[in-house]
Amino acid sequence: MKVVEEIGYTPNRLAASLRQGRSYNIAVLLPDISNPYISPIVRSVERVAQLRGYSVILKDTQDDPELERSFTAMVNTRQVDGIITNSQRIPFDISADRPVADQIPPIVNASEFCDLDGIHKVGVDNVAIGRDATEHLLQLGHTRIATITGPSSILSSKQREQGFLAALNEAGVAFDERLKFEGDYSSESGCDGVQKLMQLKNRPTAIFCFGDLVAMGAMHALRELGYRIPDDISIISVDGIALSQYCAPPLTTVAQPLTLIGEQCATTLIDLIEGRKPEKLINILPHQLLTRASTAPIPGFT
Amino acid sequence: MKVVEEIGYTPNRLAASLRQGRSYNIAVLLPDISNPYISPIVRSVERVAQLRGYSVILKDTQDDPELERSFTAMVNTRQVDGIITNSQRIPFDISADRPVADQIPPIVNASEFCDLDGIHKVGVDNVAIGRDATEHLLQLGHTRIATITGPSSILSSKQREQGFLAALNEAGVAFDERLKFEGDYSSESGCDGVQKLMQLKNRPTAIFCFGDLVAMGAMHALRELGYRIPDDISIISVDGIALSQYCAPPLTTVAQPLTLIGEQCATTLIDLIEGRKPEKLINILPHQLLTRASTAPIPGFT
DNA sequence: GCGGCACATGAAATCGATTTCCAAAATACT
DNA sequence: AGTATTTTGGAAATCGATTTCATGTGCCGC
Repeated sequence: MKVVEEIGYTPNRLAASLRQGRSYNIAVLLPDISNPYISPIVRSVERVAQLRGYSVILKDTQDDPELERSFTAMVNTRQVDGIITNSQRIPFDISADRPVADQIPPIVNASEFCDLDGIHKVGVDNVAIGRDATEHLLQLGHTRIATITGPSSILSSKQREQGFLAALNEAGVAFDERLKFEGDYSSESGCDGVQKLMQLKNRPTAIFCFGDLVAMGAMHALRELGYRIPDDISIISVDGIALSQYCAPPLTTVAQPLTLIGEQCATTLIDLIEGRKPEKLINILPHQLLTRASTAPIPGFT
Repeated sequence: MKVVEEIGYTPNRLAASLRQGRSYNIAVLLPDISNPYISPIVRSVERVAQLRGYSVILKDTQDDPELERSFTAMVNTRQVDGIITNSQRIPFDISADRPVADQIPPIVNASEFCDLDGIHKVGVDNVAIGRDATEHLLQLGHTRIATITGPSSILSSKQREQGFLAALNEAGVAFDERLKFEGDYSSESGCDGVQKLMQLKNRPTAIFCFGDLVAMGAMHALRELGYRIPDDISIISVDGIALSQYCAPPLTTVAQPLTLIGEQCATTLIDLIEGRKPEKLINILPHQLLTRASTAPIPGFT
């Protein structure tokens, strides 16, 4: 060890990786790093990975299937041992006659799910989230509830909508198709949605935004148009990003357990890599309604 | 190539890296991924790296010097070819009698600088930012301007403060020490700062927050206390994160060219790695004052 | 027709840690 | 004491692409 110190020897991890056939890297594939809801997930993935001796390679796919596919190839080239992906596409060709597990490398679907069975998934119950948010509004007396959804191609958005409709249905409230605006989870789509929705003759008394960013854009547009929140209109959303409590007014939102999702993803993936069988194939974590000031009873509601 | 297709051969990048002594990975060291101002930087680093054949390994240092040092060791172990760091600490022992460049691996200081010469740096002129923000407020007639700064140990904060004081000085305005609150760039510190500052007998008419997150916390606290922005008090800050335009009111802020910073960092680092000499040792990029609705002239100001 | 040169081909060495292998030494057991 | 088992030590093979080296082939010019 004295000599090691003297000549400043450090082991070459690449050589070790080559011999062992393991890179001790995991890739995290994200359509967009900029969405603040992803930061706590990445942060906790990083923390757990670090703890278990792995490094995290971050890949911004810009939601481009081509890029996704090229990143996935990093498993074959041995640059990474496994993948956490926040996309609903799994860029592998799966044939139905063999078990899925044999056809793919270690992979975990985070928060945003693909529709393939046999893939490990960690996330929330988006149907329940849609239902809970809607029930909160219904309890406050709202019946004209608009939605600003995510892209209709995205499962999480479809499921939240499903929960929304189920809750309306159970309450015996009919849904007006004109109160739906399809956005893309961005703040801009929140703005656009509000502009469209508030032109209606029969305006909504509440808007259910499918993401906190959307809600922030929506609230901005509402303020511009001179509406008061929550006096004139209530806003509820999903995600529970840190900044949601600093909105004006602080945002009522169904929070996802982001840190927990990250932890579970990393744990599951590394278990898979190391040949341990993860406890669950599908790991649904609890969400939580954070009731803040952006929702209120409709005027005259007892 | 037909055989390659048939047996599904993919080259093992690890083997290539071992032989070539290059991993084609670069590390990005960040004290906290969660700060939204860092996302566009990371995103563009990733994009440029991708374009030039490199992958980005993300490391959340949690501002812990110990972790930083261990991550830096990844250069020695050949896991990464170079480092972009957002910290003001450079975890290398530098002796003064040899050129710095010979003692460190390829490294680029992003946005947050260390005080060591000879390190490549990409960022903004924080003194000028402090000055510009202050002059904007002065032009609106404000003279009782409070600051909610970053940690006093952080260079960017010190420099913004320096610019602030210089601008006040040039305008012949004396600075009241009680109007300074030392925060830590977090939203919480914005809240705390406002609570403290608004207890003063002689309250400020404007607050200069040293980050957008800080401003969002500060505006939240001000609203809670019943102040109107910008009627009762003006708020200005620094960063120019995407969400700043959706604040209530939209935030006047001195925007950093975040995407550009990321691009330049990646370009400079990869040039260093590949033996090309980067154009500049210190690369200062232009900032821009975004005048929005959170600042207004003091009442009765012409 | 033959030396000289560029180019192509294939075998062998290389990167550096891990793993395997074999022989030698140390310990255990009857 | 003698065999069986474990431990130890060091040499050699291994991972797979890159690089080097040594041939062999083809083409040019004199």
